[in-house]
Amino acid sequence: MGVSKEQAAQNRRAIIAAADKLFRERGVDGVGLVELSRAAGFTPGGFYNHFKSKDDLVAAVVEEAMERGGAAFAGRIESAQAKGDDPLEAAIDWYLSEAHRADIDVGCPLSGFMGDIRRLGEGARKAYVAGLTENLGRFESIIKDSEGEPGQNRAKAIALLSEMAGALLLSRAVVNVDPGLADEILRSARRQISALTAPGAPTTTVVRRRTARGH
Amino acid sequence: MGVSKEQAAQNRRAIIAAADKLFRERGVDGVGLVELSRAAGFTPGGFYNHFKSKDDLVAAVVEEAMERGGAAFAGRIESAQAKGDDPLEAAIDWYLSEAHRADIDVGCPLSGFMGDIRRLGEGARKAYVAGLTENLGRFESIIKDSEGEPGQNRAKAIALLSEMAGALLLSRAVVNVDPGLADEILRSARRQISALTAPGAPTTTVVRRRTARGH
DNA sequence: TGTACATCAGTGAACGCGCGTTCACTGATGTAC
DNA sequence: TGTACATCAGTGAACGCGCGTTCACTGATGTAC
Repeated sequence: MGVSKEQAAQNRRAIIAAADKLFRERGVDGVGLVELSRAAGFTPGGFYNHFKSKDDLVAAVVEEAMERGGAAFAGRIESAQAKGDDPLEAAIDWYLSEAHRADIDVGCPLSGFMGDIRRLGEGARKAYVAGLTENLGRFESIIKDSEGEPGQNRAKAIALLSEMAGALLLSRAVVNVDPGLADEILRSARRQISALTAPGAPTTTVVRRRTARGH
Repeated sequence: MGVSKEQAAQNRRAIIAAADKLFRERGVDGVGLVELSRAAGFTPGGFYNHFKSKDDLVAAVVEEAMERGGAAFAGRIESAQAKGDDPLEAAIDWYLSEAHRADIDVGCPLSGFMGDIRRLGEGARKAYVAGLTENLGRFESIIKDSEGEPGQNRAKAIALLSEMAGALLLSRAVVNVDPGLADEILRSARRQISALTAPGAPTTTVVRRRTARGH
């Protein structure tokens, strides 16, 4: 139709945005390019002016989602610090909230794509790992002031992210069938993490190890 | 072809077994019924003698996987107890092992379907919740002897499962692109859980809460 | 600054293909007598 | 116990459909002169 370069770049972004939302909600295999193009406001033919293939789009979607997710995370850290709040506490509260559970399409892409990424193309998988690595660094930086164990902040960031993402996915997995259980999952994860973040409190003791192996 | 009732029931089980493996590996949308029937050793036409629809098969697959997974869990508990080992410790070691990460098709169905179940049919989602509930009870029973916090074992079971499943999924998500990171994820989760299960150890302090909110 | 034309984003129909599902058929199983 | 026949699991071709991708075309953009 004749379109300026700026307009074309903007249209490309519209396709990625529509794909991000639809892919997270219904899965990459659950969304066709005709529907996707329509959702972005176009007819399907022009798709290949922007992307070499559907797989190429998938990679662009994950890359873009990781960038936006990382920027949002950085923004949340900054605004918590500006208010004098603990950024880690703020991050955990947001991550394990019912609002975040509902906002699959604009939520954290690490959890949003965690279950699917294994089966996506190489470009998407590499973008995911790059995003994970970057955000792990960001996460590590807000749990810096740990005591007792120097150099273990990265391990702590990984474990904490695993727990939060696991609880979020599990809660999303059951929310439709059993909303009460879904809420309980978020609550239980929040509780355990609070115990972790407040050492010395009675809640620290979570499991008693019997080490029966030795006798 | 004329087939005995026993043979027919066995064939039905063969279809479910083939579907379980293929669905976990490639996703429900990634496997067609022709391929699936062939994998089970049949031509595609007979499929509808056993299942009303693909969705009906998916529900049967999740149900069956939950049953087998639950039985396997119960078996692992029993054999650990027979050897005098702590069943919780044994469960955690197995769950966060590289072997379990590789065995997607015979591994824990709670993590195996965790990322997909949201988008599957109602029957599958209900079977998943039923299996989760049952295994949460089983899990709770092996962390019974906790101290200090009566009545919180269920919350602890949920949090622990969230963490293990989250770490396993994340490790599986990246293992192809960055095997070192994938191993580090399992190791970090194991480490944090060890800290949880051995209270009083210096590793208990994972994150220092600054509670800046109050001043 | 004004005209001529190459570029290329977007259109919409078409391609071959594999999907989930249906169908008429086959023939051993297993029941009725 | 032996024969007649209804049942129904499995066959393999076919159905309409939507998939990812290609194509000839359109026409405003934006460059060359």
